[in-house]
Amino acid sequence: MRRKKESSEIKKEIINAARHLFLEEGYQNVSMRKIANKIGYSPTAIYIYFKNKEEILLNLLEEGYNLFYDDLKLAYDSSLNNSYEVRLFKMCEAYIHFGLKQPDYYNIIFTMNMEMNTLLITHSNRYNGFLLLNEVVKDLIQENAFVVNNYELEQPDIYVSNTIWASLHGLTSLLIAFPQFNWGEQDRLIQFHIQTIIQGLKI
Amino acid sequence: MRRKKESSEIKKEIINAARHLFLEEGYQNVSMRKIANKIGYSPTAIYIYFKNKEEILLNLLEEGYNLFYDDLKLAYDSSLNNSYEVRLFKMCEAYIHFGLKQPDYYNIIFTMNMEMNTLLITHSNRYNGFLLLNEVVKDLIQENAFVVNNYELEQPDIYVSNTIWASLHGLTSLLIAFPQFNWGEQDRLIQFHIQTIIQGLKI
DNA sequence: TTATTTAAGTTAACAGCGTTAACTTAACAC
DNA sequence: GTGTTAAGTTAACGCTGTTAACTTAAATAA
Repeated sequence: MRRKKESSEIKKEIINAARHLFLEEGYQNVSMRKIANKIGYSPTAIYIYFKNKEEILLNLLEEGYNLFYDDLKLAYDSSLNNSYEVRLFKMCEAYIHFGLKQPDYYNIIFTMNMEMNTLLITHSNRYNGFLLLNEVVKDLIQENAFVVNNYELEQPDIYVSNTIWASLHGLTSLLIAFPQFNWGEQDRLIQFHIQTIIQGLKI
Repeated sequence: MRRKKESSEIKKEIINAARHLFLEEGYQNVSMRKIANKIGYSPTAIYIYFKNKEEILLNLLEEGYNLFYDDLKLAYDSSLNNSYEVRLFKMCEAYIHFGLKQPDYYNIIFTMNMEMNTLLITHSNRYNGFLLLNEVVKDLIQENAFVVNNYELEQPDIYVSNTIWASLHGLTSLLIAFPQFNWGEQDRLIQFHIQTIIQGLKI
């Protein structure tokens, strides 16, 4: 029995159902049958619209990228009147808070390692939160706020933004994975952490 | 047909087979049937020695902890004649290198989040690499190398060691998960990263 | 209008999974 | 020799992702 809905509409239905289930129960614990049941189709119908289960996840991955970008862009825009350093600080805060607010999206993007993910991070140049971070880093290097010359690096901005990214990812992923751990006061730790990185780059 | 082997010996056989398979193909891609096949038993025989698949992983988790501790202890001991700061640097290096040398063990410990894992990290006080890192941090705070007083924190050592751990974990896990990414020159990045954190804590 | 093609969705099935229950068999104690 | 216990087996349950074969309804062509 063919439905009257458009193909793209059903695709959306599938993604919506999958998002709810994935974010609620985790990717591994959601079966195609569960998704199909939620939208009132047979399990195999999904394969008309998606190659396999991972391709559904890939759509959510892109969604996650956009949400991530939105949060970083907001921090970027709302600090147009501030110094580059304050802007960087606010973007770092936005990064960590995104992870804490959307832990499942965060895990999809940064801790579930799929083959295509690297490509997306590296090459997708629209709506890329990384490039936004990178811009601020370049600004800071250009005005000599970060003294990276001592290291005689060929592309210092790469090392700076990678070290920032790594530090942010470290704290974010650990706060998500081990919430029970003795982190001290979480907000203070986040402030301390970001302050430490930026200070370390300044000298 | 009962075997003449001791119960503990078969347990070891299972763990050995599981380790090889897990580290080669990843936990999710190894089935009980594969493990059983490798040691020449029926799949259900494993359940005599282990409650379930996760309990086998838990044994490897402990193995991983010990290997991790060994590497950090070695860095600690081999820097007895150096300053605390150099010691911290070498231990940070040892941390990251452990992750790169044993990515699967590293993932079992720090990125596969199991419920029991947090408990292990926090409470097991023997052979705990964290406590070793924490000691050096305390030494550095005590000799005022780290100026943490500005922050008016109740337990500054917790914030310092957590920020160090988070930064190290961030770089390590990202290098493992996205080897294709444009990291620059990996060894230089590692040096730069550690230097940045330590410098950031000093001021 | 009728016939044919095409797309959408179904059912049945495959091969695999972790795990349990029921059964067999070998080793040991009395 | 008998009874007991532990070690290991086979069969099976209820899942999983995915494929192949089939149905059915809509769109198109004659």
